[in-house]
Amino acid sequence: MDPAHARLRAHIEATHPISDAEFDTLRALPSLMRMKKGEHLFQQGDISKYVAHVDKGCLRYYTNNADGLERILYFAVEGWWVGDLESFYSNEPTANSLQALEPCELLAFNLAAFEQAKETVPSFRKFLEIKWRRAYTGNQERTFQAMTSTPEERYEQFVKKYPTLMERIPLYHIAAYLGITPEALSRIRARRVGR
Amino acid sequence: MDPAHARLRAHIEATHPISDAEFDTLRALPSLMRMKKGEHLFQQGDISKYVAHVDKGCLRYYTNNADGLERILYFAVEGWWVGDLESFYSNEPTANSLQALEPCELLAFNLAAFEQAKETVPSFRKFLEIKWRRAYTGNQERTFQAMTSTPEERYEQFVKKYPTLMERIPLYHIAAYLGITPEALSRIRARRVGR
DNA sequence: ATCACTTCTTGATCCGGATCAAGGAAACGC
DNA sequence: GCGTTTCCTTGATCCGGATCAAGAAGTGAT
Repeated sequence: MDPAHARLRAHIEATHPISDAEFDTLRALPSLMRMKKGEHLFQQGDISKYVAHVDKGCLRYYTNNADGLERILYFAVEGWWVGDLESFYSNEPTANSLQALEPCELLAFNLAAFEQAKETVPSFRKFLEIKWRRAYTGNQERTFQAMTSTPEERYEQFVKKYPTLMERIPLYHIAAYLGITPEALSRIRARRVGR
Repeated sequence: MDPAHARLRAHIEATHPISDAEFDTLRALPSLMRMKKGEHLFQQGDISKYVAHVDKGCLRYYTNNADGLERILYFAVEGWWVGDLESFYSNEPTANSLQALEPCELLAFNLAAFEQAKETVPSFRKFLEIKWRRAYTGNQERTFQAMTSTPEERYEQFVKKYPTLMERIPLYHIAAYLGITPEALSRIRARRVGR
């Protein structure tokens, strides 16, 4: 079996079991998509045509506000799902952008394939329901964290939660994720060394 | 028809059409639940046993962090859905609390009723999918807003978006929603008067 | 009407992030 | 190797929110 599909299956099974027959139906539906470093799957104003499973690489999902200020909503690495569901289903332009921070390989579903997958593979549908719920809860936690903790605490938690990302992602992107300027992050790190 | 059910139907149809027959199946499933002011539907550590449609009243959905600091994730008024989906489905204790800020009337689904509704009423299932997507997107926007805008801007946007809530909800709850102290909100409002 | 409690405001001080500016370090091109 | 660009750090100043404290205004109970 193609290793990308094998990893997709392992990823699904980590959440919800799927039979051989079901996975055989599923595997034909997404297509392998390669992205170069810096490339966008979609940008502010585009319609997000795909929902994709990240097989290799690392991406950032971000927005700019009216003043051009940029904030990163999440980083996606191996095993994450990416896409703008709202735009994907409504066919309306998205306010968000998705950019590869490294060369990436994705298993990408277009709308027809994704709907077919949900209809013909019940375990996949169930899997997605669980995933969405968790994503929703995770997002709530992030909102809460943004409101309650100091940038320093957020940095500590980020390091603890995603130690490997620290080595893959430039600090100014991490600052944009934490909601502060690169200068502020630099000072936080400097303060920390003493301890 | 009972006016609470009529409003539920109107609310669903605002998003997705539902036939008479389908709504007849649906209407029997939730039960009317009354809450007094200050009462909780669930609290941190409880399991959220219901997902409910707010027919009357106003509630707040909030969390406390380790230091006891409280932040409100959303206010729910007539037409909103409330509940902690993660806890509702996983049967795990929730980290969040849901409290009535006024006497409330809810149409509440327990897990069995909710699953039955989704299985037997396809339009309802479709309706919920759309709702969840919007809720997810709305939550992302809130996270982004929390990270990019100043408390003063957030206050302005809140007033513009929820003008009626300003009259129903004490300011210290609005401060908790905006992520600031009541003192800071008071000063923001004082600054604003001049303009 | 009075008392208690809740809610909101104001004052003073402290602290940390934003901003503007500049310099150092590392990566990458040719 | 050299030079350029990218990335990170450091400095100085400003500003606004947090905190502690006190008081005012509004609300409800008896």
